Amino acid sequence: MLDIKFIRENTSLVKKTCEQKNVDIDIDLMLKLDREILAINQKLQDLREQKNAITSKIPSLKDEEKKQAITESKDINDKIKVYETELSTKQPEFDDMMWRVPNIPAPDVPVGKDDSENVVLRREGTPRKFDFEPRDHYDILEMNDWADFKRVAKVCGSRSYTLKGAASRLEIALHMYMMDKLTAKGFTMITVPSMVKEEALYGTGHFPTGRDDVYYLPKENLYLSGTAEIVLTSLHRDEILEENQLPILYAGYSPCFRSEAGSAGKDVRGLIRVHQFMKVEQYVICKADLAESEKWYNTLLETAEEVLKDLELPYQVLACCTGDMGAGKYKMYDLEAWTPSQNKYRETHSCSNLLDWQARRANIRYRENATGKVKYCYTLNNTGIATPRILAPFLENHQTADGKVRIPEKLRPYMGGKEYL
RNA sequence: GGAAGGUUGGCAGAGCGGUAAUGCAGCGGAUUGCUAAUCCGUGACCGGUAAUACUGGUCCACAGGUUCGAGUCCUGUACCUUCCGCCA
Repeated sequence: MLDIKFIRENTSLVKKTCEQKNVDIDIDLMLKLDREILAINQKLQDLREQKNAITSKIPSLKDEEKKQAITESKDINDKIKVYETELSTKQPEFDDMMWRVPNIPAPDVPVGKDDSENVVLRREGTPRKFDFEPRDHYDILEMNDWADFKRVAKVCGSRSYTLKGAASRLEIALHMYMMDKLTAKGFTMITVPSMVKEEALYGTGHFPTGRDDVYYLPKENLYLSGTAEIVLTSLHRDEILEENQLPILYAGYSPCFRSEAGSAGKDVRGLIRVHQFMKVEQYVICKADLAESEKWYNTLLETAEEVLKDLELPYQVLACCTGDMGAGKYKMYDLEAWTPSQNKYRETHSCSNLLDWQARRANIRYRENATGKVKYCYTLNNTGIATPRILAPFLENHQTADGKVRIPEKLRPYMGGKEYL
C-alpha cells in the first residue's frame, strides 16, 4: 500500500507506475472518492462534536430540558446516519483500490511489459560442456530409483513429487546447509505454518489480486501459503517495535503450496514446478531507510549467489522489469541457474525489496529513537533454498556419464562426506 | 465434537449504562550535589491549522445491534485458558 498523501501529491508518477506495472486502476476516480470521503468525514466529525456536547449534558438536565436534549440528539443521529450510509458504499470502493495501487519501482528498474523484457545483469560460471549425452533430472532420478513419479501421481495427482534414498537426503541436506549459512549471518531460524488467514495474504500483497494462485480450505476458512514470507510478514502485524529491535532477520522454513493456475502445460514433468515444496526463506524487517534497505537487499542477493556458487551452478542475475516484478515491489532480481536439459537458465531465487509497501498493509511500525516518531518498517525477502526445484539444475549439472551425481565440496559435510550421491 | 472462563495503553490491572482509575517500564522536562531520589509531562490513527502551538473526531479483540449515551447490555466471529470426548 502507498500513503494516500503520497498518491495525492504524486498523482502522475502513480499513474505512470500503474501503466508500467500493468495495473488497471482509475487513479482519478480514486482521488475523487478520496476527496468525497474526506468531506463526509468532516461533516460527520462536526455532527459528532455537536452530539457529544449534548449527550454529555443530559445526566445533569431535568424534565423538559432533558427531553428536549434527547430529541436534539436524535435529530443529529438521523443526519449522521445519512452520511454514514454514503460512506458505507464509498469507503469499501476506495479501500479496494488502495489495496491494488502498486509500489513505485526503483529508478534503475527496467521498464517492460513482461518477462521477455527482463534484463540480464551478469552471468557467473560457465555452462558445462558434456562429453556424453546429458540426461534430464527426471531420467537421472528414475534410473537411480531416487524418485517414484508415476506412483505418486496416482496418489497425489500431477505436479507432485517424491524423492527417495540419496535424493531425499540431498533435499534435507540442502535445507540444513542453508540454515547454517543464514544462522552464521545472524538470521534466526524459524519454522512456520502454511495454513494462514486471509488477512495475512492481504498483508503481503498476494491478495486481493492473486487469489487464483492460492489454495483455499473452505472448511477451515484458511489458505495454503505459497511462501513463509506470508506468515513472517504477519508475525509482527499491528506492532510498534522499538528501533533497537531492528533489523529482524528470519530464516523461515515451511512447506509451500501453489496452485500454478496460470501455468497450464508448463514444466509438468519433473521437479521444476510442483504444487507443494519446501523452502528456506530469507526475510528482513528493517527501519525506514533506503540506504539500509539496499544494504540488506545486497546481503540477501549475495547470500543467494553464494548458495549457487557453493553448489557449483552457473547462474545469471536478472533485473526484473516493471511488468514482471509484482505490484508491491520496489526492486526485484531473479537468480536463474543453468539447466542443461532445457538449454537455458531457470529461476531458483527471487530477491525483493518492498520498502514500506507491505509494512503499511500489515501495519508493522517502529518508534524512531532520535525523534520518537512512529514509522512504517521496510521489508525484504529472498529465496534461500527451494526444493525440489533447485534439484533440477543440481542433478543435471553434476551428473556423470554413468548416471551418478557428484556432490559439490561445500555440501559434502551435509551428505556424510560422500563425493557422489 | 461438547462445556466453562477470558481478551482494556509496552507490561500489570480497575471499571457492573453517563464518556477509560492506578502501578511499573520507556521517553522528555524540572529540581535537589551524595552514585540516586522527587515532581511534572508523555498512547495510536484521522481531520482543522504554517505549526512538534491549539483544537475536534475515532480507537477497550473484531463486526453488528439496543440506547440520548456502551469498555459495561444483546448477537455473531476470532483468539487465549481449562475441562470432557474422539484420534492419527
